[in-house]
Amino acid sequence: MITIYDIAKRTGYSPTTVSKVFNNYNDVSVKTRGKILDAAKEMGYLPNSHARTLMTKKSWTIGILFNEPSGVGIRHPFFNGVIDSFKKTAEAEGYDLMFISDNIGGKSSSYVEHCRFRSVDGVIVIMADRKDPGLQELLESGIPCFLLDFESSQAGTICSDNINGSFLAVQYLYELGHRQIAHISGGTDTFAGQQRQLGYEMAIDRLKLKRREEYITGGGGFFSVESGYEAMNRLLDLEQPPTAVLAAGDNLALGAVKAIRNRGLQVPEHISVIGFDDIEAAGLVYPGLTTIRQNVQEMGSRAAQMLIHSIETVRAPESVVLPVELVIRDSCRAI
Amino acid sequence: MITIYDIAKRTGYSPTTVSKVFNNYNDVSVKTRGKILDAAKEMGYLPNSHARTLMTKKSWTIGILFNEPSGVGIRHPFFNGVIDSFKKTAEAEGYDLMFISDNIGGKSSSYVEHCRFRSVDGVIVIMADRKDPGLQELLESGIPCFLLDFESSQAGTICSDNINGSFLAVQYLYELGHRQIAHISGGTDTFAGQQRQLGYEMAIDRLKLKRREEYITGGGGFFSVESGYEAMNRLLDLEQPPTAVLAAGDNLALGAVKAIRNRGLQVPEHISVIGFDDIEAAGLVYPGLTTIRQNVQEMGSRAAQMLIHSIETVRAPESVVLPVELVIRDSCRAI
DNA sequence: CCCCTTATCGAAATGGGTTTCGTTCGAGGA
DNA sequence: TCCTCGAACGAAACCCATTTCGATAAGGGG
Repeated sequence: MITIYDIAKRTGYSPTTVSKVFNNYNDVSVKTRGKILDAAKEMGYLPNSHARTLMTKKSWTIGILFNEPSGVGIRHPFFNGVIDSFKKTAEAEGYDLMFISDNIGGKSSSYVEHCRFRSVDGVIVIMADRKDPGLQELLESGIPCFLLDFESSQAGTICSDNINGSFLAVQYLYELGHRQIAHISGGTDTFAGQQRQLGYEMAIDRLKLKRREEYITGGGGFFSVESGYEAMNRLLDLEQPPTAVLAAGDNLALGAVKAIRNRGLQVPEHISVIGFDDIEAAGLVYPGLTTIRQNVQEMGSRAAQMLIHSIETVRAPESVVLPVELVIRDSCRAI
Repeated sequence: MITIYDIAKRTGYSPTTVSKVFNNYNDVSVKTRGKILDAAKEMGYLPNSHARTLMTKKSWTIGILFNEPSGVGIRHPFFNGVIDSFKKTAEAEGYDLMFISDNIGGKSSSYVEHCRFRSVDGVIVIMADRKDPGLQELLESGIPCFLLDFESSQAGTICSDNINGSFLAVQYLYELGHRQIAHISGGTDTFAGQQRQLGYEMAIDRLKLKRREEYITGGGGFFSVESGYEAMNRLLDLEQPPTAVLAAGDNLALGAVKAIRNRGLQVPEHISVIGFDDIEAAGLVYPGLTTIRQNVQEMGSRAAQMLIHSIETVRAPESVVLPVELVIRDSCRAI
């Protein structure tokens, strides 16, 4: 491995001067600078990020933290879209991404320990579980954090306008003539699940529909297809099943569609279903899933910008709410 | 930040001895070891990975390399499943994962440079493009590499038995009575695309079916839904359209189904479609997609094991081919 | 011709750990 | 009692870069 010492020896200058060249110090003459740069290129010099980090305390690394227990991780089509976008923006700003796990060297550890061990400059937290004590510890650690779909006074956050999204959905169903509208919830463990449920409830109230406890079901299994399937079965077992369902996520909605079809019923002929997220599959399935679209790309790149901003300048954390959009396909029909 | 020097001062031992404790040297007495460990725990000591890497030349980091130009990256449901599984195994072995991009600090660089800069111990390459010169350079760099769906003499590889997969699919269609079987190819830029096409051709020959050039189409857009859609349209425009189609990927198959439906035709009533991969959506869509299942989980964990093995021991790179399985759902029908 | 700037450069300390190689000391053998 | 040996520990070099601060020399002003 070529070091600044090798370049120093070759050019006759000191390692100090060589280092200064790469750090754009202005007390190096143009001629010297040129010679050193030439030698560096010729010798194939690359700085050693670890040595640099050791001195500067800056690793140019951002940690990605998934909620491990959920087990969904990087596979969820919404979240990996956000990560993809986040990654592009962060890399353009000079940061690399590293996964943060709950172990170091195979031995269990806290998130904070992992972050300190790797000295990441900041952390983006995806699919946060508000009950996770390790997450709380991280938020209080002083390490710059940014949270997706979460609320916190200690870190910046970004989320879609979940309440309005649910509202748009219910209103749409209402306009189609539906009055018995159920909600398959993502569970109140997650911020998004809770907000979407809240939006649903608010919409029901505002439209002066009858509020029924049994029309809200779900929970368990991080917005999974299976829990959508099970929840829908519960709704279908009701004495008076709903004529329309708002699912808190597209995966839940797809599970619901499957359950409906399993009973020999049709979507949207017998029951209308509307989802949330607009994952790729929503446009592929038959019938196309009407849903509330989150701006995945924007969410990822804004998150990156804001996290990096809070890494590079010490400021109070900012939060953003992104607008959502109703995407009409074929899974809802007028009654 | 607590260092071994702090612990040394506190316990009265030298930094050397403290370091030895953490590295399990056997020339430290049990008593000393206990005292140092106690102090470390009490003071909240964590080793500094960068300082350690600087000395040992080992970062306990594995780079993940996606083919950037394709733009699909982490979003593809097959590949992110593999990564998820890879991640779990690698982390259990003490390695963290970091994305390798084609730039350092925002300035464009080669993959090799990025790997050296971060001194990753090895690289897992996903969705490799055989025409990518940067990849060739990486393979020749001496950095331990492991490739998914690729063939190489310079690095270990893992792939599914693509040829047999296509064969199983064509045979299944044949047994259902189909004789006009087309192939939507993933393109010959990728190893998987090429192998699957080869398997298709071999099956056609072995079953003594008529080989038609116009029945092989596709390419472009890394196994995307759109290219499946376009390819299917081309097949439907033929004078004698096929009665069954083997798509080289589920996304291609889903695009094909969409194109078929767009013409007012039905799957499987008018045309049978079989995919490849068995992504989650395959089981969600209607009709359920019959497909060739790749063992995602196994692929990820085996890849991790084999890469780590080649990092830790100097040996000739190994390669593995994983068996595939026909998953029968509802998108194919007897003619 | 002298003094003070300014431009260039380098010595040395620093960051946090690892590893080689000595040193010390007490125990056991003769 | 002397010698040997192994157990336990530490000094120092090393990994590769950054940064402060001092040194030197050339140039400008009076």
